[in-house]
Amino acid sequence: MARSRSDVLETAILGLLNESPLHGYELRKRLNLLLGSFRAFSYGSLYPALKAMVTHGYIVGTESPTTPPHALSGKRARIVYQLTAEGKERLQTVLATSGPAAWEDESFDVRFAFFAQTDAETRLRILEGRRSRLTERLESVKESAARTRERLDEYTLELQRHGLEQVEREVRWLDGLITTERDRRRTRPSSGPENRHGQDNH
Amino acid sequence: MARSRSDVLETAILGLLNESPLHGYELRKRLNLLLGSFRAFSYGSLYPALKAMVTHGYIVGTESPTTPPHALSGKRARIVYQLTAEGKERLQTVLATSGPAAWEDESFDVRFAFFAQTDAETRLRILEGRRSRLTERLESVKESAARTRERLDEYTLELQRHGLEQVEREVRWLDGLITTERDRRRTRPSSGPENRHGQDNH
DNA sequence: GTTAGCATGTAAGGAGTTACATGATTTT
DNA sequence: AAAATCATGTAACTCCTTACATGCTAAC
Repeated sequence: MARSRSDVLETAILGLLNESPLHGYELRKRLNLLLGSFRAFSYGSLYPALKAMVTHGYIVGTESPTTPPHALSGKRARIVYQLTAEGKERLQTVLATSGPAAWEDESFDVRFAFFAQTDAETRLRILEGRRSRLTERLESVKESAARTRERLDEYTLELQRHGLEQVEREVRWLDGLITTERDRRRTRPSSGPENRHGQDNH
Repeated sequence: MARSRSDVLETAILGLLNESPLHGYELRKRLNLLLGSFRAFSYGSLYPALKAMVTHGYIVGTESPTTPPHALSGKRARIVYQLTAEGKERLQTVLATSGPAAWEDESFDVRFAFFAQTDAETRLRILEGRRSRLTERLESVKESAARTRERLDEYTLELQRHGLEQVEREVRWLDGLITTERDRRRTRPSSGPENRHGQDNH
């Protein structure tokens, strides 16, 4: 029931390995592309996590004997990981959850990244949960800002204004996605998100 | 030379106490208003930090004997902290630095929040450093995106697109601030930031 | 020939949260 | 009368990074 960063890591590994088997080094690159250079994971987190997941029976590691076709060069043996049946089941369970643990700051991005593997109803619930989480935050910041506006200098105010604007923009982004998901529900039962260019840009 | 979150905490405490003496509980509220509900600090971080700063001689805590005028009610004694001469010196040193440690993700916000207490040249250097840090990140994301665009599903792409847009918007925000700072340098030698409404909104 | 990238791991340590402990006061 | 808020602290624990250890291959 924990919902910290290790869960993010586990989910990301499960999701990526479900797309294709990978070895640790490559996995880390994909991971950090997926999560953004910010909030990247180091090897010191990744390898122990893989180890733990092997113990749990979610994945198995196979020693890949060098690059197969054209090489007799002994490139260091890579350990290619892939999901077990249990791991696939686990992934389905994770992707089916839609509580606060799915839409909080730490986890929302990973969950969104695997929306293609998530069913439509869950997608919608997560997007809506995320949206109300953000508007809730907006409320509380605006409220406490109103109580302390007088004594803040202009730079602090500007920082606050900019922060609010970023969150507001995120809400509008979610609105677009929610609309798209709802539309899709009545028309095409499934496919990716419509490209929403020009809706929050410029 | 460390540049982790504890530095952020120290800087924030120094900056806030320079504005007015405060006790721990109140300090934490201001802190979390300043830094945003996200990246908030808990008491488990704050009180030990205050203790350490007392040891360093940057601050002193005075036991405030209840709310002074109208009360004989024995409200629990609050410990009001204020900067020492050493602490003020320390704050000046911190606010005068403008290396990467000032414009990385973790620290930029705190530094910006105290720009009113920072001299104009340092402000400009930090804003420019931050800007180039972000464009650098933009480059590297775009580059690796170009190398892997084919195999990403639409949701992952949308996430990436949105991430880029957020960073681009941040760069434009910095551009506005930099322009304002430069203008000010030739006209009024000092005051707060001009309000830039309408420049990145809508 | 040396730097950079590929590849896998471990150990130690830092940083911060959660939970606990305690108790008064204000609001509902 | 209960619940929330004020107020200060500590201890244990989790999580993650840094630094280390190892060695191969490709590029400059």
